[in-house]
Amino acid sequence: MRKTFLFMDTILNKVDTKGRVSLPSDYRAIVKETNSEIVCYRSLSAPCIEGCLEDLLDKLASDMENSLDFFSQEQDDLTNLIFGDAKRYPFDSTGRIMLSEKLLKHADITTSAVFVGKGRKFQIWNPQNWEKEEARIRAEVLKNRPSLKIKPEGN
Amino acid sequence: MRKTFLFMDTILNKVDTKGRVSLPSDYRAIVKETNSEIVCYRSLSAPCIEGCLEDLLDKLASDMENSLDFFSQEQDDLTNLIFGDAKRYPFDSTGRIMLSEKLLKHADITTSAVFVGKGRKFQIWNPQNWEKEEARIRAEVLKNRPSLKIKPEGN
DNA sequence: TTGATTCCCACGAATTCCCATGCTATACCA
DNA sequence: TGGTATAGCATGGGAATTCGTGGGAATCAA
Repeated sequence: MRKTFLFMDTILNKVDTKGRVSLPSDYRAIVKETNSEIVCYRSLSAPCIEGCLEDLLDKLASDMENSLDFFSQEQDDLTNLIFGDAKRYPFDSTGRIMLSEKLLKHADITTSAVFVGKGRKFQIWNPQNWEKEEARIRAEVLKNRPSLKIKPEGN
Repeated sequence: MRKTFLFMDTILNKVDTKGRVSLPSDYRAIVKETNSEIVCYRSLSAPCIEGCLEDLLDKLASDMENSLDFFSQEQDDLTNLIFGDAKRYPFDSTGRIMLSEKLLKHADITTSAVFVGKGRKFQIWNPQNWEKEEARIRAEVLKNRPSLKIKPEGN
């Protein structure tokens, strides 16, 4: 059994006429092994769909009830929006999920979609939009590179 | 379980027509003993592939998750860039990983590749490019740090 | 009934698995 | 000390499996 669960990589899949998309097999493996479910919602900051394991939202909920000022009022509002929007997306025997009209519209996705890993979360983008977004991020990060810290403590 | 591990040495291996390369056996031993997985991504600063243990990225993901900047734009960008590019590269029963087209192209690798240890991380280079890079680094180090004591314990 | 969702089967391409071979380094023996 | 046996490793190629995808049938809701 694996001990770490990370959504990674960038994967382009087709969206068929019924609105079905294959969830990348790596992602499916994570869902199975954690015995959890995929939850998706409209990203608050970008024209894309965001997804994660239900476990993560559960953790977020716990954090909120355990420390009142852990999040600012603003962040508190944001989490409310997320919970109001989120929904489970189970995949069928061939590994596909069916995205809702609302999500597809928010991300402007029609015939194909890009899954972008974010560690504990992932995003689903319209391919063209992701291309632009990636270029923007690369330029941004290269500009202020010192903020990139990967802590190299093995143990 | 070993307490410490280091990716070391410089090892030249062939890349076959399917894109497969043998992961140096020392590296494999580390993966097995840490019960982790190899993760590779395009280096942000050089034309080479960079690799590390999944544990390292997992720690990064946890740090970000627990950070007060849970919703910050910068964190968001970074996770997209790092995890969107990274991918697990498990090795088969004969010890080989299969590098993606994207990685090979970024590092300009075709028929052979050099694994260069970097401690907690390692890099994979086109042999010719690594030769130049190594020369450059040596020159740089000698120029800037004349007092550097390199202990010659080859073994 | 109509429209939508879920389930199931099918196919091609890509990936992974597995076996075989040759090489190298280490151990072993004379 | 030198030469041989042995084990581990890198590599090649073919077979088997998985994956993404299309389409049809069955099920469900209104």
